[in-house]
Order: sequence, then structure tokens, then C-alpha cells
Amino acid sequence: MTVLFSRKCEYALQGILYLAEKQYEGNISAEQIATDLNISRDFISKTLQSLVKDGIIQSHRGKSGGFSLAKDPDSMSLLDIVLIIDGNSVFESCVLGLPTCGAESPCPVHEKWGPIREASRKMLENTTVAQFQPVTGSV
Amino acid sequence: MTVLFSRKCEYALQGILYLAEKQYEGNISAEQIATDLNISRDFISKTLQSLVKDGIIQSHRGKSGGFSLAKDPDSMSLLDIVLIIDGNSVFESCVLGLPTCGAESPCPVHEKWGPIREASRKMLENTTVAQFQPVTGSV
DNA sequence: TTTAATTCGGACTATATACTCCGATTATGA
DNA sequence: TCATAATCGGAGTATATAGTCCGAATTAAA
Ligand code: SF4
Ligand code: SF4
Repeated sequence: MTVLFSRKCEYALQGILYLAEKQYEGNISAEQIATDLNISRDFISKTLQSLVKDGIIQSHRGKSGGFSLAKDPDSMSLLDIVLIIDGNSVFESCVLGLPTCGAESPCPVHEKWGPIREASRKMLENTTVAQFQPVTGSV
Repeated sequence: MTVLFSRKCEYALQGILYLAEKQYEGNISAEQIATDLNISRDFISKTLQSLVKDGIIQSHRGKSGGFSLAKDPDSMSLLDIVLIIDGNSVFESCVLGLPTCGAESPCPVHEKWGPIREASRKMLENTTVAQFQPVTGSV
């Protein structure tokens, strides 16, 4: 079902993007995020808690509490979020998983796969959360 | 742990590649394949059975039985094996899993991700099992 | 000060994937 | 014909991921 990243990672991306969209609206409750993104409240909540631990977003308990960005969305790349949740094994390991391989005895696809993997990494690295914001602008 | 394809799919690729290497040695037992590839015998056996069902390899029971290729390795692409085991959802779905998306309202990475996905698909499609054979040649 | 709204954190269940076990079946060859 | 060597197939276990539940801590506001 999941494709390249874990489901949790996909939710984290969606959650961050959503928070960026509402960045001037103060704390957003897990309840509201869950409703709008159509994800289980408890699960998106747990997922966002991981991001809080990493410091990329903030959380506040109590009445009118919720989640909000802790950084400028301009300085947040998609890669940041992926690395927090899934780590960088996706970009290190080989697709084929052949036993005896590596740069010293490369298989026929080695030179082809490297650039593809690098391209997807660069794509995520060069795409900031801010770039996803619709033209609605501030206020 | 797995990266792009399932573990089973990785084993299938390894198994096919191994059989191609030994294509002139008749039936190869699951036992031998498992030993040489360092995979559990029962699991590689089950995995190869899936490939037998699809007709890409053959199997023979009984004494001196085992597995062998059913087609010319020249006409077997890596993509064939991937599709048998994991299907083509990897090449259809989006990495980000955003809810409201698609070509009609593309997100900022849409135009970048498409070509990357297509490149990996083409790479697998254009790489035949035969290309993996070392220069040991026949006999 | 009380109430309501919220995150936090731990423990729990569900599901998919990975992997194992074993008996039945099939074939070879002594 | 009989022993041996192998796949086949079904059922089982293990582990990781996905997702749920709930009570405690926290905070804002009535
Ligand atoms: S040689 Fe490179 S591409 Fe081929 S299996 Fe190894 S790491 Fe992967
Ligand atoms: S618009 Fe394209 S790249 Fe963006 S989330 Fe949707 S399918 Fe993926």
C-alpha cells in the first residue's frame, strides 16, 4: 500500500503542509487537522508528536491548544520531514538488494540507479514547505 | 527495512538472476539456491513457486528436481519480475500521498516526480536478466 | 476555582508482511 | 519395488507497521 515512504511519513508531510497553510491562525487542534485531512485523530496526533520532539513544529496543551509550525516554512524542506520519520535508508540502500554488490563490483543497473535515487533526494531537498502554499497569502 | 520493493520481490530478483547464471546446469534445488544466496530455503522456495505459477520459471519435483528458467533470459526484464511479485502500484501511486492532487491540481513536485518514476520504470524495463550474466559464457 | 478543551504517553489491538513447519505428492534411480 | 530427494500447498508463527483507547497532565477561560 505504501509506496516509497511509510504511511506515517505521508501523514507527517500532509500535516506539516496543512499547518503551513494555517500558519497565521495560531494553534490548530489535532481534531481539526484530522477532520480536514480525513485521517484518524489519534494517529495524526501521535505522528505530529514525533515532529514536536524534533522541534520542527510546536504543541500547546490545554484549552485552545494545538499544533503550529516552529520554523519558517521557507527553511523547511520535504526531505527534513522524511528524514525525521523514515530516516535516510531509502536513499542509501539499493533497490535490488543483491548480496554481492556495491561500487567495486557494480551490477548493470548500478550507474543508472544512483542518479535516479539522487534525483529524488534532491527533489525533496530543494522543495520547501513554503512552495506548497496556495496564493491566498498572509492574513 | 525494505526500500522500494518487498523483500519477497528482492529475493525473486536474486533467485532469477541466480538461475540465469546456472541456466545450463539443469534443475537447481531450492536447497542449493538458499545456501548460495544465504536465504531461508522454505522462503525462497515459496517465492520461486510464485514465479512458476506465472510461467517465467519451471519446477520439477522428485529426485534431481528443482527450478530452472522457462524463457530466454534475453526476453526477461527486471520489470517482469517486479510486476509479478509486487504489481505496478509503485509506478502508479504518488510518493507524497497528498489527498487532493493529481494532474488537474498538481502540487509543486508533480512535474518533477513523474519523470523520476518513469526513469526507474524504464530502467527496470530495459534491463534484461541476460545483462547480469558474467562473461563466463555458455558451457 | 471550576470546567472544558486539549496534548501527552503508555498500552493495547489490527493488519500486512516475513518467515517456518510439515505432511502429501512426485519423480529418480538403485 | 523401494528408498531417497525434491517441490507443493496449507497452515502456522514472528515481527513490523498501522491504528485505537484512555487516563493523566496542562492550560484557558467562565
Ligand atoms: S551493484 Fe548497485 S545497483 Fe546493483 S544491486 Fe548493488 S547497489 Fe544495487
Ligand atoms: S500533485 Fe502529483 S506529485 Fe503532488 S501529491 Fe499529487 S500525485 Fe503526488
